[in-house]
Amino acid sequence: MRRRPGAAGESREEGGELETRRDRLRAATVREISGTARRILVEEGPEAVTLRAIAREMGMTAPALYRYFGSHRELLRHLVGDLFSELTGELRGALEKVPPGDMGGKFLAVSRQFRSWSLAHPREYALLFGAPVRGAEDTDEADFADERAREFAWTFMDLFLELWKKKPFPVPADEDIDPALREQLRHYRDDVLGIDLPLGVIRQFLKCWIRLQGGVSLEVFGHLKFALDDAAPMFELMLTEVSTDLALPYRPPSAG
Amino acid sequence: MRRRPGAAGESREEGGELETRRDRLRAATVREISGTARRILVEEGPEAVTLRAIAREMGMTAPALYRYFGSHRELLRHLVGDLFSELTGELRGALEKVPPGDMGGKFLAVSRQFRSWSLAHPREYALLFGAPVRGAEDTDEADFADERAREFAWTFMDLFLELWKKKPFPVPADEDIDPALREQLRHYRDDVLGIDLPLGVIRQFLKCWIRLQGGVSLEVFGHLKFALDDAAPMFELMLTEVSTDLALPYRPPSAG
DNA sequence: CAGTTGAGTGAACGCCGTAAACTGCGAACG
DNA sequence: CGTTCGCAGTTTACGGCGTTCACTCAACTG
Repeated sequence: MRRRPGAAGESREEGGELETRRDRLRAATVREISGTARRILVEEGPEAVTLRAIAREMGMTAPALYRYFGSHRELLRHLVGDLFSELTGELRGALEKVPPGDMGGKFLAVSRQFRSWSLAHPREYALLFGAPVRGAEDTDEADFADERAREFAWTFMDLFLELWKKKPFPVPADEDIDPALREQLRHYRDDVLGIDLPLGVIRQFLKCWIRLQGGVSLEVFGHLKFALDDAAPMFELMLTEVSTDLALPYRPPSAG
Repeated sequence: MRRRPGAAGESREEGGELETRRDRLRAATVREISGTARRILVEEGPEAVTLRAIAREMGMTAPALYRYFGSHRELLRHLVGDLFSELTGELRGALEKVPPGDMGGKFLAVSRQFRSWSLAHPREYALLFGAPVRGAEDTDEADFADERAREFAWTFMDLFLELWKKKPFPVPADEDIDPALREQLRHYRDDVLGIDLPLGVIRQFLKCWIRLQGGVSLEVFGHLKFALDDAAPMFELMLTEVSTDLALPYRPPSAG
């Protein structure tokens, strides 16, 4: 790997080393590549995000991009990471606008913001949440995109935990959960999350998340157009039901 | 369009004309192309379904395929139509195995069969229900695939109508539905379905369908793997809730 | 039989991702 | 200072892609 001395987004191995001029230029180029890829994605769709097209727009040639990314797929994964960051930022921004104690408001705000971003960025959404690209599962190590995806997931999970702590909603006892599900929930709770909670809380979290993201996916991909021009009212209806499940008050969206 | 005298799947304009030998050979070739494309899709993934690969496997050259399909996209649309047919057939097959009066059983059977087929055919599922391919919306006329998709949708809709007629479930009155949603439902009912029903039935249908397909989409695309190895119990949990909504009895799946 | 039609081929065009060899320039070092 | 080295970037090339065009040849039609 002599030709690519440091993968993009890779943290410097020696933390104390100061940033040289070269490093800054390199980082700037990486950002320009990401930005160009993003623009092409938005304007011309996912299949137009080719190395040659990116290079062309930047006044370069395609092989030069191999100085920054090991392959086309790696570049796309980096873009995915950026998109997750952006989405996570928007969700956190929406959360901050809600008074700290208003848990129902927080839940509604973050849900609606997720839908808004998704509808406003359908091509980006497809990259993040569409059918996975083939060959992405060959490496066991988590890449930049996986890292940012984890942060994204935690944004929801954190909200849920706060919600449960501040204002517990009814959940089934561990013994009342289908054993096949129970063991999976236990594994997720103990070996992935590493927190102490009734399994029913995790179950409720997954149920809500599936309804939320499932509905948004169908809408963004156009699979509700057969019946609805605007799925917003169905989305709000779903929010009322999920809010009830979580013992949270529902409030319709503000007109703004 | 002198080079492509009849698009594949196009119905003969003169119905009474008898089928010539040429027609039969042509139809057989179309079927072989579809079958080859399908096999490549299953074995090597969607991006491997190229004209050249299909032709190669058939002992032909790529340009020959233009005798049968106007473009790569058109061939894929035809494949999508075939896949919808297959899926619809499986759903109807599952329905037939349930005693006529057992509406709850029918609902569960068709839901589970939909999930089963989807999980068993993830790549086909991605083609049918993934992010739409760009440029497919430029034509207003419905193609072969749209036609088959409509049949597929009606399989669910028919079941729902039968269910409502035989054993009405509680639905909100038209006046109690969010006006923004009400008008869309009315349009769908009157101008698309053309049937006489309370709007609440349509609303309930959409709500169920969104939960069903939304959940299956997430599972097939691997977006539940972060927490669950096997989403079957969550799917069953969803079925219990939807069954309750529809005033239908839930029964766990048979062991077989 | 001649004429037409349709299936299929081969070459070509402009894309694509990627590899290899090469050219400079800037920074680091003696 | 001059030398060296590493990195950014180019050029060229390979094989694969969808698609077009000119062509051949067999089969059907009158």
